[in-house]
Amino acid sequence: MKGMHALTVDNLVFGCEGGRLEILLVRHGDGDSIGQWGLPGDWLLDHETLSEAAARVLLDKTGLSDIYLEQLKTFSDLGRHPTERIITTAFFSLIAPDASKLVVGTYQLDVKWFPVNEIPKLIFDHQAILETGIMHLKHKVCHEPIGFNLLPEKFSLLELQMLYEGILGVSLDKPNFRRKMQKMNLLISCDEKQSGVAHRAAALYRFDKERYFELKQQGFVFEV
Amino acid sequence: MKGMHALTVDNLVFGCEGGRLEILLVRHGDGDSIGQWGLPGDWLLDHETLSEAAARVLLDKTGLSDIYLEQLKTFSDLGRHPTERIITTAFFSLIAPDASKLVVGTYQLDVKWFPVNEIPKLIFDHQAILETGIMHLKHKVCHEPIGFNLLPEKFSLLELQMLYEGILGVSLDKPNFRRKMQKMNLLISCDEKQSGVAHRAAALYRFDKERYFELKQQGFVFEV
DNA sequence: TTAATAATAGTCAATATAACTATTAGTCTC
DNA sequence: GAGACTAATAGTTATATTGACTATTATTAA
Repeated sequence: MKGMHALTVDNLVFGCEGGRLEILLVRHGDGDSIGQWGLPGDWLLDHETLSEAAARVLLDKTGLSDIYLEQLKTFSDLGRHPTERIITTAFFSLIAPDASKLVVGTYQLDVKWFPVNEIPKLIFDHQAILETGIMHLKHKVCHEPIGFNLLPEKFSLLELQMLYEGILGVSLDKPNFRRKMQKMNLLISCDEKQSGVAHRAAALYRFDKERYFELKQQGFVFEV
Repeated sequence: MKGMHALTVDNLVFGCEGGRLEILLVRHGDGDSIGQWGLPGDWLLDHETLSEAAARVLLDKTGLSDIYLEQLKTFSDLGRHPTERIITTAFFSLIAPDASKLVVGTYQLDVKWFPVNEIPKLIFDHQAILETGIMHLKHKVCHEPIGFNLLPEKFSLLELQMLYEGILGVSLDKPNFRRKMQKMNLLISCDEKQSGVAHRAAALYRFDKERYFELKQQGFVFEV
């Protein structure tokens, strides 16, 4: 039949540790690429959509479930795979440290977080896919409050600021940043303070998702 | 072999006429969908990337060439095609009225522009693809100066404003809009006026692409 | 000559931003 | 317990931007 092609999905799962952006990688335990690191991915099956495949593959390879996966882009360069013509659709997600209970899947040697600037050599064109993902993240993080997905449920304003500084590679003015965030009315105070820190404890906040959707409907746009 | 799927590409080509957003559709001249309207699309071939396929298909079906096509999304719902499991990657582009010399392709009955709110019934899930495209356009047009792609080489500030009003479905204040646009330094005056209008002729401008890339590198972001 | 249409110029208060300084509340060290 | 240290939090100012306007000008059609 006409137009038949080999299709896979690959997942970019971003996390954050101490203000550093991280990406989840797996080490292959079989096939030609045994021992090498790459994005968690696999074949698309006949009976599933790309989104379903991405979720299934992520669970199988890393143990993560119930994660919002957004389709990023489909990669189809002729040379992207060394021996075959394989097309892959990349998915994109941001998760909080809370949610990251990893399980090494069958046929996998390892699953690990890597800071995005300390990445091992990756299989195929996964480096290029990762770079596309980081670009997309940088762009998106300015216009939508997705940064909150990378933070734990409760966070301080400085943690939020450091996250933005880390992703965007800029430094921001502390008083101005807090004022801006607080004026948006998207933060709920937890009436709780940090503990175990060697300085004055910061107030903790939660992100108010409902309020965001409300405001968004009224035409509000989140900015930086 | 594992993971084999039927793959196509479909193109969303947006244009603009008198402030109204339009989309380019073709009427199929063969196959099951003969006589019906749909997006210009076809099979992905073995030796080409998705982008290459999109450009080839667009030329074959509509006669348009040298058009920047951006990948939008890959659609893989199981029921999107009535009889087979076909996955399609949609591409997205904006063209100026200047460039629109249409040629009806072989196997095609017709090629025509339709205002986006007067669309005939479309084959498969092309209506959903179009809606995704329009959403994407609305979002993108606010953050990047892509609106200029829909205008002729030389345009007046009111034409630009009406384009934005049409796409976004809002009305904007004329003096404020012109001031904003002019302050960005992205418009080159053509030192030329409209002709044949039944009122005071407006100054004509061109979009300064080089300047935009310059400013962008310095961290400038285009807004509304 | 006048009405109509749209271009263009200008005003002004309210708000937002950037670049700061100052003060406060806690730990850690000696 | 005093002082150093770290970061939280509060406040200040000049400047730029925005939104909602009014006013004036150029052109053509009736």
